[in-house]
Amino acid sequence: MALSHAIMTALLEDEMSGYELAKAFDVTLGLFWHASHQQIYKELHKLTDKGWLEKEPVVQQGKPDKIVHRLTGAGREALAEWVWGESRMQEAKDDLWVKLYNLSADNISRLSAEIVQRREEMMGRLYLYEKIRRRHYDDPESLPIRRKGIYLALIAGIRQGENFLQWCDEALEFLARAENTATA
Amino acid sequence: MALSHAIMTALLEDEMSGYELAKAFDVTLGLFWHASHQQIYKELHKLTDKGWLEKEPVVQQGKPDKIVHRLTGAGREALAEWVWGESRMQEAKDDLWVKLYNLSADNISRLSAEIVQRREEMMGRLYLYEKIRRRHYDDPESLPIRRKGIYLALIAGIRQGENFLQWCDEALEFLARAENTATA
DNA sequence: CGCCGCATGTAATTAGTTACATGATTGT
DNA sequence: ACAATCATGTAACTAATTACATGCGGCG
Repeated sequence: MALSHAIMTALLEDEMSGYELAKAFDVTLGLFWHASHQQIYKELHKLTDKGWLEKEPVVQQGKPDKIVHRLTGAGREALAEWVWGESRMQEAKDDLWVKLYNLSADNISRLSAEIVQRREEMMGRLYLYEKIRRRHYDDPESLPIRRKGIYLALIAGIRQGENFLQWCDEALEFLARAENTATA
Repeated sequence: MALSHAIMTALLEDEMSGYELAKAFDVTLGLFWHASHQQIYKELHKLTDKGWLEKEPVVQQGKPDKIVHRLTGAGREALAEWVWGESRMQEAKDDLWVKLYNLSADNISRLSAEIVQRREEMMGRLYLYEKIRRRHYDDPESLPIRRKGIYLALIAGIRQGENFLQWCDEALEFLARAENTATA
C-alpha cells in the first residue's frame, strides 16, 4: 500500500497529528492523493504498531489536545526501502471515461454539464498549485535534491491538469457540434 | 461503484463471458481501467443477482464451455440512470509521485530508471491506442453519437499519455543534471 | 444558543489484490 | 509430455468509503 508511505513521506520533515496530516495531504499531495481523516487515523495506528512511527500527546491551549506522530529510524529505513522497490503504473479509474462510453442523444447535455463542472474544479486546483510552484519552485535548478523531486511531481500534476483543461474545451466544442447536428 | 457500470457498458452492444470481458477491458478501456478476472466474475454474479444481467451457458467445440452475460432492460435503465448521476473527479494515486517526494542522492539513479521503465510502458500503450484511433476514429465528426463519446475518452487517454511521455523526458534530463551537480 | 473549526475515533460496507484451485483443448 | 490458451471460480487479505459518534473552545 502507498497511503502508509505517503503518510511517512509527509512526516519526513515535520511531526504531525492526524488532523494536520489530513489537511497537509490536501495541500501538498492534493493533485495526486486524497485521504479521509478516518483512513489516516487507522493508518497511523498501524504504523505505530509496526514501530515505524512514534506518537506523543501534545497539550494545547485554546484547542483540544492532539497526538503528534514522528518517523522512527526503522520508519525511515522502511520508507527508503519502499522507494527503492518496484511499483506499477496506475490507471485513472475515473467514472467520467466510462460515462462517455455511454454518450447518447438523451444524456449529451448532461455529460457536457459534467465536463464544465470538472473543468471548473480543475481550474481551482491548478490555481492553487500554480501559486505554490511560483512561490516555492520558481528556480528548480537551485533547489536541494528532495525539493527537486517534489518539483517534478508538482509540474507533472500541473501539466496533467492543463492538459485536461484543454481536453475539456475541445470536448465541449465537439459535443456542441454533435448536439446541433443531431437536432438539425 | 463504477466497475459494475463499466462491465455493463462493455455489454451494451455484445453479450460476453467473464473471460471475454476481462480481455475486452484491457483493449477498449485499458488506458483507464484494469480489472482482474476474479473481480469481474464476482461482479457478474452480483449484477445477475440484481437482475441487471442475465446469463446463458454456451457450449463450444474445441474450447471449454462458457457463460455469456447480457444486459436486461432493468440493467439498461440502471446504467442510464448512473450516467445521469453525479460523479467525482479521481486523483491519480500513483506511487511514483510519492516516491519523487523522497528523492535523494541515494535513490536518484533508481528513480530515473523507474521513470525510463514507465516511459517504455506508456509508449507501448500509446502505440496500441494510436492504432485504434487511426483505424476506427479517424473521422470523428461522422461517427454515431455513442462512438463520439468513446472517441473523446480515447483522445483524452492518448493526450494524457503523450503528456506523460514529455514529462518523462524532461524529468530524466532534469535528474541527470541534478546527479551531475551532486557529484561535481 | 447554535455554528464552525479543532481533534480523534468506531463500525459497516464496498472495492480491489493476491494466492490458490480446477479442468478442457491445441500446438510442439 | 509439456506449455499455452480458454474458462470459471473460492478464500483471505488489504484498501477505501460512508455513516455514526463524541467533545472542546471561540465567535456572533
